[in-house]
Amino acid sequence: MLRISKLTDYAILVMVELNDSHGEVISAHALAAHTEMELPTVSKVLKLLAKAGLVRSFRGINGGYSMDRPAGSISVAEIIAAIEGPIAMTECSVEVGLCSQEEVCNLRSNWRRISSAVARAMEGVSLAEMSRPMRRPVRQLGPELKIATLNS
Amino acid sequence: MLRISKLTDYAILVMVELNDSHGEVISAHALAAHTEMELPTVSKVLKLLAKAGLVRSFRGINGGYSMDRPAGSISVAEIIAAIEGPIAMTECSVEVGLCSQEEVCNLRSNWRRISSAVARAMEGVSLAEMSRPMRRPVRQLGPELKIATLNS
DNA sequence: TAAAACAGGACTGATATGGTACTATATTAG
DNA sequence: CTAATATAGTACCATATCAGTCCTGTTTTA
Repeated sequence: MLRISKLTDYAILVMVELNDSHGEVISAHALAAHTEMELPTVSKVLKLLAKAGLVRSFRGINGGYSMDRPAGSISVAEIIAAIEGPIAMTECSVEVGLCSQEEVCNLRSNWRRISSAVARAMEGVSLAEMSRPMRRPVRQLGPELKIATLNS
Repeated sequence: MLRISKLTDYAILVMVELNDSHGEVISAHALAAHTEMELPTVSKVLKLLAKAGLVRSFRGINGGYSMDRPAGSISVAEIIAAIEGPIAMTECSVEVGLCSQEEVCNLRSNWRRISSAVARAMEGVSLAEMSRPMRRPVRQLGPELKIATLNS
């Protein structure tokens, strides 16, 4: 199904929630309550997000997390990458030497292209856009989406 | 990492191999030999591809598989879908009622959009393009790739 | 100094995946 | 007509990955 992991899904939820209170510091505890998820799970996600620099963490009493970048400048791709690592469809798209078939298989460059096309698709959607529900009926993606032809 | 499954990767390899002998019927055994993969694995993949209508199967002595559509008309997206099912990033992108958080979460429509953008990215690459190695150095995907803005 | 909150890592159970095997059915050569 | 060959369908198991939890240590402040 080519899906993101649940943890990544949670991460988006948490970021959306965090974004609702602009710049405020919120504890993992409070975030867990708001999102109706378990504290340990929320904590795990927040640690990963903090490590990736998507949220700022504050220790001690009254500590917690806050966003220090505007939601419009954070893409869905970044959040996914923070939790799952680089967006790549195959091992060989990440770096050379990971796949044993590399000598025989000449698909590597093609996969890299597809991966980066997919990454681009998700870089085009910001957290700000995820934050508000879509009010109007979904309009089909139009011909704006094109992929450069391979081998060109 | 947002990756496709190994089985899907195999499927592409097998399709590329099958495409090399235009229209000829090749047994799973022969395909396994050419791709240096195990017969049971190749068989499994071929069965899925046959069920999806991407290859034609022939039983009995001299049986095997053949492509009956030109490689240019088969997209990577189709092959992925044949093995993994619909291309969707989250449960809720597939259909209503799969996710317990559906009432609380208003991300569904956004996820559907992202999923279809990703799908489109892969629909744009044909098996024919995957079949030949890229000879010239990879040119970066240019600004041809755009995504319609959400909420628009 | 004690309480609150994050950091980091380890551990476990569940789930999904990859890979294999077995039985049934179809086809055709002889 | 029969035997050989090849796919169809299904079931199975081992393993890897993931989700979720917990524990210990560190930082901060009331």
